Amino acid sequence: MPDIVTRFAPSPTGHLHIGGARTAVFCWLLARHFGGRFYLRIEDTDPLRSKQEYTDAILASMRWLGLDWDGPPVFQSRRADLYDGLADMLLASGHAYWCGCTPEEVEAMREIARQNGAKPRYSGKCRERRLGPGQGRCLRLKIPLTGKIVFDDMVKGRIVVDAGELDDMVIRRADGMPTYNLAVVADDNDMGVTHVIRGDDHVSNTPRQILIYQALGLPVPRFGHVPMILGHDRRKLSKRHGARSVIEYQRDGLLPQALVSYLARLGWSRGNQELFTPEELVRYFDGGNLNPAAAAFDPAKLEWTNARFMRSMPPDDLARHVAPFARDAGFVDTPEERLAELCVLFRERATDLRALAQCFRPLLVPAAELAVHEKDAARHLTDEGKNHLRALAAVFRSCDPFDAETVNAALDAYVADNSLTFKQVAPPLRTALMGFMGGSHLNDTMAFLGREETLARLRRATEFADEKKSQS
RNA sequence: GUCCCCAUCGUCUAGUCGGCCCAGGACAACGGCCUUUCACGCCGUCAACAGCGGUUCGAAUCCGCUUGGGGACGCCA
Repeated sequence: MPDIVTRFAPSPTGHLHIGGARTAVFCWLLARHFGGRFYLRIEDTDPLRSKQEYTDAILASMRWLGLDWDGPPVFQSRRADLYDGLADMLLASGHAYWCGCTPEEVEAMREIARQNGAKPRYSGKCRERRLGPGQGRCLRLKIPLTGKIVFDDMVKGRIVVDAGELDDMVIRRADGMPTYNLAVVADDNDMGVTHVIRGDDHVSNTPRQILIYQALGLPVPRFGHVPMILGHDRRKLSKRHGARSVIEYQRDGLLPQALVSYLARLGWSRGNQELFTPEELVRYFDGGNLNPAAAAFDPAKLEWTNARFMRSMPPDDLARHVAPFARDAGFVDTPEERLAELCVLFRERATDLRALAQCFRPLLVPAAELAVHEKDAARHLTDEGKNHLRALAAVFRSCDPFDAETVNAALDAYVADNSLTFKQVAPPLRTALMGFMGGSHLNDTMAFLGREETLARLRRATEFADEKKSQS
């Protein structure tokens, strides 16, 4: 039996969002660091909101992030027997009772409590009525009237709650379905979960769950409540803040390991280290150093993180990641070795894979289809510029081999022999090759294009300039 | 309203037992350098211990209060 067992338990009512992903990352890291087990549980007890497509999407996002889980996912909707058994035990031991109050009656009780300035709660009307099962009756947990519930949270420290603050919560609905708190306890216990890492919004559920554990005589796991993620304005995170689902970040061209690094760093730290490979995270994350304060999501830093990962990974790996984006951009039959070369040329000029793939465009389209930036053309494809291009065409034609070094030497010689400066020659050359004043280094660009394509572009640029001239 | 939680630069954070912190790193912003474009990179600038009391020789670090923020209060999860 491994000593650390964690679980991630999303409800399939939407895609995996950034907050849930971070919780999953922490759960996964804790288990992997200690060589324990990490389970996935789908909390689909709400048939109205749960959807199969969301389950599939969440699993896909987990896989993409590299968060592998142990064993098959557990579905709460298929474990009614487990919950029924525990509910019956609670009833038999006198820790639970049947309640015949209608939802309307309960709402009225809450309203009264509210008006008295107290916490809205169930009054406990059926607590001592010794009702039996019946139509419309639910099961409630008999909460102790006095005493304190204490637990030492891994991130928040000691939390103390008065039992008197809690009301007798429903553990099984009138339709027989278990309530969240009962199902969680039942499953966590059944799965042998030792460390419950979850969102901040669950701290108030924890005392209730502890009471269930205690009523059942079950061992209480360790809890760790990570704060929620805030938007840039430190308000609750929403779509407006640029925080989206994991799937959207994937589509936008983020590297999964970059997202994981950023997410881990949001609320956790190890000295001044900013970037972590998944291996480093597993090595260093032991559940400590978690920040109890909520953190704001910063798209700019995520972008920077991603850019750093793109620049530091082997070109072959980068090429594999950028391939789908290159296909989307229309470059369907560019071989991966070719993409790897392009990655080396452009990886410092893009912060995500999608933008990187777009950078390839000028070098992958045929000369005739190269988009020419009007302003740059007007400025640099002048008569003088064209003369340079014609002369350079002759120079480059005799370059052999046609590689970056040779081409560069030829260019150097041309500038020197004619007492020119680079500033006179480079702009027209660049405009001819790229179509605008941007892009990769000239020698690398020409080496990538090869002799024929390079010459074609020089020719095409002079023709383009001639056309423009005759038009005006 | 009641209960719980939180509080260091705009943002993420470092800050182990209180002294090495007139608070360090990173992102962003701004300025500069590099430069055959655009970038990368490098250098620098701006910028914070929410407030008030206390404990102490000494507090960002401990305690209390205040303020501000968040969460929870469902037969949702």
